[in-house]
Parts: sequence; structure tokens; C-alpha cells
Amino acid sequence: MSLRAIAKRLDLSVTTVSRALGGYPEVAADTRARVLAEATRIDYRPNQLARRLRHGRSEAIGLVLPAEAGQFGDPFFLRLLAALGPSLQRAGLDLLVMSARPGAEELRAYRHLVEGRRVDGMLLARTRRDDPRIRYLLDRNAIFVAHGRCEDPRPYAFLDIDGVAACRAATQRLIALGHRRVGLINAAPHYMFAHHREQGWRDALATADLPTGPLRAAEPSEEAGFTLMRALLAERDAPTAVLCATDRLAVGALHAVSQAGLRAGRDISLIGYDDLPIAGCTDPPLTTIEQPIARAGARMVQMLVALLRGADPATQHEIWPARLIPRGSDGPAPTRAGIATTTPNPVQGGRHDATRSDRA
Amino acid sequence: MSLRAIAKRLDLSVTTVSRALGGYPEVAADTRARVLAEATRIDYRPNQLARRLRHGRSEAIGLVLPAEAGQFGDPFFLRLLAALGPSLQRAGLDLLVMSARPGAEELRAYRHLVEGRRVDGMLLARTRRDDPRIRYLLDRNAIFVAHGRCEDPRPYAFLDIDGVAACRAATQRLIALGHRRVGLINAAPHYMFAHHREQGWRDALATADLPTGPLRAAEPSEEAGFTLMRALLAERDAPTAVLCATDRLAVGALHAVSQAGLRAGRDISLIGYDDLPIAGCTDPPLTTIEQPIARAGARMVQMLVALLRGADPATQHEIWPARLIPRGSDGPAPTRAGIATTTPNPVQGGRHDATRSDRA
DNA sequence: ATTGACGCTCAAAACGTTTTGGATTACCCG
DNA sequence: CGGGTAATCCAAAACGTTTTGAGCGTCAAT
Repeated sequence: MSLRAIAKRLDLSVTTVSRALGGYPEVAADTRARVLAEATRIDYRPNQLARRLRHGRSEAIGLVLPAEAGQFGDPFFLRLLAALGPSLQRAGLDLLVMSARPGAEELRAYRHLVEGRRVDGMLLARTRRDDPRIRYLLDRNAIFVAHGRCEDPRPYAFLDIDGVAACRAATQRLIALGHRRVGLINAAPHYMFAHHREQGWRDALATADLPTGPLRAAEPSEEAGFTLMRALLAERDAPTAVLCATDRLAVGALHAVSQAGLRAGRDISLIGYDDLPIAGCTDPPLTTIEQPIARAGARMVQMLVALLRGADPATQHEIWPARLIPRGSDGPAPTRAGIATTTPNPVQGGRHDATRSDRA
Repeated sequence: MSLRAIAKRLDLSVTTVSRALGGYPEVAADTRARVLAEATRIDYRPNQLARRLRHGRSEAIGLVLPAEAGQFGDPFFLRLLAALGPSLQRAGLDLLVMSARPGAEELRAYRHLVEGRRVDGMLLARTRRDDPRIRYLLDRNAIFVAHGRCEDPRPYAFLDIDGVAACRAATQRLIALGHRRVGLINAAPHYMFAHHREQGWRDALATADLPTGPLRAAEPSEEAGFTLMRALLAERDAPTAVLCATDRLAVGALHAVSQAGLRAGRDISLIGYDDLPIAGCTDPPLTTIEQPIARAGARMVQMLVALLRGADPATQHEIWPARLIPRGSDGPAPTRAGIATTTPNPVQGGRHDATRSDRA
């Protein structure tokens, strides 16, 4: 089960065996054939531990999952993981995954991977405006590709989705539908993506000479979306449309809407962001912004491979557009009269009867 | 940045330096102090590649995610990943993650990890009744812990949740609530957990001398739950209660129910399985069965560590109970009269009357 | 016949660590 | 003083691979 075993059996040197298997040209054809035959006979697999030491490379890259209560189970990361698989396999790279809570524990994980030479490079996602992980990696001259940007001025490799443009477009769509009070349920604003999405929303409102609508932010979970939306609806001057920075927030918001006896897409418009699988089968199906996570993951691996081959990080960045997927959760702004008729029927009282009477 | 560097600088041998840092007793106190000082001065970190080769262990374990359309993004695995983190860190193990489609690609991933000596052991989840992964690992004498069982008679280490008991209890609960036609929306039956859950459901019905209700199965996704539930509701003899083998199925089913103009928990009872975060904020909140994924993940790591230390796989298996969490999606079976009162006002009419008249 | 080139092969070094099997002192006790 | 023992330390081997530098025939060109 080692080169030496094959060498001994064929009365060759390990050098020749190594070269025969490695496909080097300076080995005689019949020798190579003999080696190959013996190798398949004993089902030889090179010991990765040995070749890694020899090469000084671990042939692996790392990814640290945020194990935060709010993020816990965010489908984004699982989709990213699944997307990474094939590209990594093609590049011959393994993937080391750790989970850590943002903060000191998170940085320990990065140090563990990078300084223990467990990985040749890192991938990271959900960048933050001031991101200590990127700061650390830049300080150490480590190789990495970020999904999203941060505000560190130094050059680094990243792939980002243009959240500003996407949310500007989504907000403009709502404005075009006649909405004048467009709210935003945002993720925590220290996330760069949340900052961008908010910026797009502000842009569109400012361009249309509309006041910025109500803004709420929290960790992007269903619960948070539910709570924040309920709060928005209870306000005196509730918005007629709300942009949600993630689909998880939007799903929660959708529940708050239906629990309030309102009908999304008619009484109030909702637009999400991510196009999670669940977005297609909510009631009504969620209008949302599609993020090409799978393609992004694949491209990030390509960029990382380029960096490992010596490419300049300053040349490795791309910003991709996102695509709005119109479904049923948004629609024309209700007129004043319209709002009056869509409020719950006082006779029936129950919230779900109201929903039905809306439809009838 | 290596033992030799420290040794050279302090005029010691690498042996002594290694021992000083490793905490071996045969090194003088002041020597050790000097070594430690120098080590921290140059921020020495042992090269993992080297020590792994030397030890013949990779200090890592592997996990292969199913990258199947239906499973894509199943929160189960992300929760498992997050749960594994702390335990693995404590055990000094890294986690290698691959993604592969079930079938040949999946087995290639296992061979890649195991035969390339990239990992010391494997974790696997979502076992199947006839599980080629377990067969492979057993054939190769590889070390692994399974979450769930399979039908291979050979002894192996596993941790399972007692789905039979849980689903029996859930079904009994529905029966006690007066339901006589209790359906099951199951995951694909080649999954062991689906088989178990079905068995619990059958047990309870048989014990209560009730006919087995309608049974449907598919990959456990929201869409599938939606589609199957809609089909069940359209049947002539629709069930008054439906047990769903996973929360994702239940969430889809919930949407089908509300889209049919029915109210879960009153017109029809639904019970899920998993207690996903989303289960708490559906409308109504989902009665479900809690699976202690986090604790299970931690325990599986413990078992794996025991195996790596030489424990006998035959001694490493546990079956844990699951806990039913009553929330709002189930309730008393509607009486004939009761159904009439809870059906929507006939004046309002609508497309779902057909379904309702079946049940009336 | 000598030189050079080519084809094939090998021994040895290297990667950085841990471990084995001494070696060298110093010390104590008889 | 000799012999045993403890306390320190070290050189070298080992893990299994890749790579370096060189060796040795054979053959063609000089």
C-alpha cells in the first residue's frame, strides 16, 4: 500500500515508480505498464498526508459557518456548500468546514485553519462592513475569496451580487405600482449586503422624490421578519409596500400580513431577496430577487484556484447582477377606498374569514 | 517557523524542543522555559501536515452532503454541521465536507475521503434501508458513526431517534383527538427514517383498530408537501388528520390547507417532524416532533472519538426518544355538525367547496 | 576512438514532525 | 572508588511522497 511496496515487488526504485504513476516522460513504456498493473493489482492510492507534506500544500480550502442563533440554519450556506462541491472536486481541493460564533471564536477558527496550514486558502461569505476576518486574512497575506465586499481599502479577491442595483430596481418597481410609502425590513446593518440593499432602496426613493419609508433591521430570520412586520402594520402610517432584505425575513413578514387579516399582493406588497425554494410555494408566492448562489460558488472556486496559482488578488473581483422574479406578493398600491374594503369584515371578526372575503 | 528554527537558535536538538513543547517530563525546567519563550516569540505553530504524516492520522473526519434536488438545502444538515463544530474542536478533529449526489458519485466521495486517508472516520446521516455507504464502510473496515440505522445485519456504530415511537405517539394523539382517518405524507420510503415513521403510524392505527389512512411519499421538500396535501384534500374520502414525516413536508402541506380555504388545527389536523425554526412561526404554529439534532451531533462525535480510540462498534449505539411539541396545527376531529359550522360561509362560495362538501 | 546526447534508472535529500534507543553527565550509596 | 540511578539531552530513524542530481549504458556524430 505504498510506493515502496510496488518498487520492492518489481525490483525498481521508488523514484521510477513515482514517476511512472505520475505520468513523467522519462520512464520506459513497459516499465510504466508493469508499474500500472501492479498499482491497480494492490489498489494503490497515494498517501495524501505524505504528498501534502512534501508539497507544503494541504490541497484544501476552508470555510467557517456562522453558528449564530439568528443565522442558524440559513439556507444560504448550505446552498453555497452544495455548489462548491463539484468545482472543488475538479480542482482537487478538499473543503474544511468549521462553525463558530462571530467574534473571537470566529477568528480563532480562521487562525486554526490558516496558521495550522490546514488549508491553502479560505472562502468567506456574508461579509460585514468592517470585517475582522478580511482584516486578519489581509494582515497575514493569506489567500482567500470573499462573497461580498467590505470597507477595507486594500485590494482582495471578491465576488459580489449587486444588491444596490437589485434593491433599487425592486423599489422602483413598487413605486411604479403606485406605492408611495415603501418600507424596508433589513438585515442587521453591519452586514455589507444589508448596507447595499438599504442603499438601493434609499436611492430609488430619493430619485422618485419620495420620503424614505419606515426602516427596521434585525438578524435575518423568519421570527424577526414576523415581529418587525407586525410592528410596521401596527403603525399609524403603515407602508403599503415593504421590501425585505432576505426571503427568510419576507416569509416571516408574509405570516404577519396574513395573521393581520391582510392579503399580500393586494392590501400590501412584499418583495423578498434570495429566491429560496420556499419562496415559490408560499401563499401567495413571493416576488423576490434571485441570487445565483450556485454559479457564484463555482466562480469563487475558480478565482481561488487562480490565486493559488499566483494571480493578483487585485485582478480577481466581479460584481454580478441579480434578477427580479415577479410572483404574487406584490401588486398595485391600494387606493384609499380599496384599503377600506380590504380591512377585515367587522361582522365576521376572524382574521381568516377576512382573507376569504377579500378574494370573493 | 519550525522546530529546527527554535532548536538552532537555542542550540538545542529538535528532539528536546519537540518534547519541551509537547509537555514531556524529561526536559529541564529552565530549558522548557527558554523553548516556550522562543516559541511564543516567533509565534510557532506545529505544521499539521508533518505531524499528520508522522502519526499516520489525518485528525479529520468526513461528512458527505447529499446534493440532490429534493434535499438541496435541507436545514437538517446545516444544523448538524453547526452542532458538530464545538465537539470536533474539543476533540481536535477537523471536518471535511463534500457534496455528492446519491449513487455512484456519492460512493466516489466516500472512497476519496477514506482511501486517500484524508479522514480518520466518517459521519453519515439520512441512512437508507439498504445503504450502500454503510455497506462500503463496513466492507473496508472503516470507522464511522451513522445517524440512523440501516438493514445491514453487521454491527456498526449509530445514533438514532426513535421515529417509530414518536410517530406512534403522534398518531395516537390524533386518534385520541377523535380522528378516524389519519393520513401520512411520508418521505421517500427508501430512507430508513421514513420507513420507521411509517411503521409508527401503522402501529398506532392497527392498535386502535383503524384502517391505515391514505399514504403518499416523495422527497421531503416543501413543494412535495404542498402537492401531496393538495392531492389528499381533493380525494373523495379525505383524511381529517395528516401526519407529515418532516417539517418541510408539513410546511408545504400547511400552505395547501390554507390555499384550500381550510384552517389547520380546526378543519384538519397536521403534525410535523423535526421542529425546524420555521415551525414556530407558521400560521398556525406547527405541532411537531422535536429531534435533538444538536445533542445528537455532539454525541456522535463522542462515539466517533471512542471508536478512534479502539472501542468496539458493536457497543456504540443509542436510540433516543423524540419529544412531541404541541402547538396549534392539530385539534379535535371535526364532528359532522362541527364541520358544517367551521366551513366557510356558503354565501361566499369559492373553488374549494368541492373539497368541503366531501367531508361534510 | 572520443565526444556528446539520449533514454532510462537510481540513491539520496527533502518536507517537519514524533519516537526510539542511546549517550552524557551528575549524583548518591555502599 | 565503583556501580547504579536519575536527569537531561541528542542523533537518527521513521512516516510516504516528490524532486534533485547523477549514473550508466547505447548510439550517433565527430
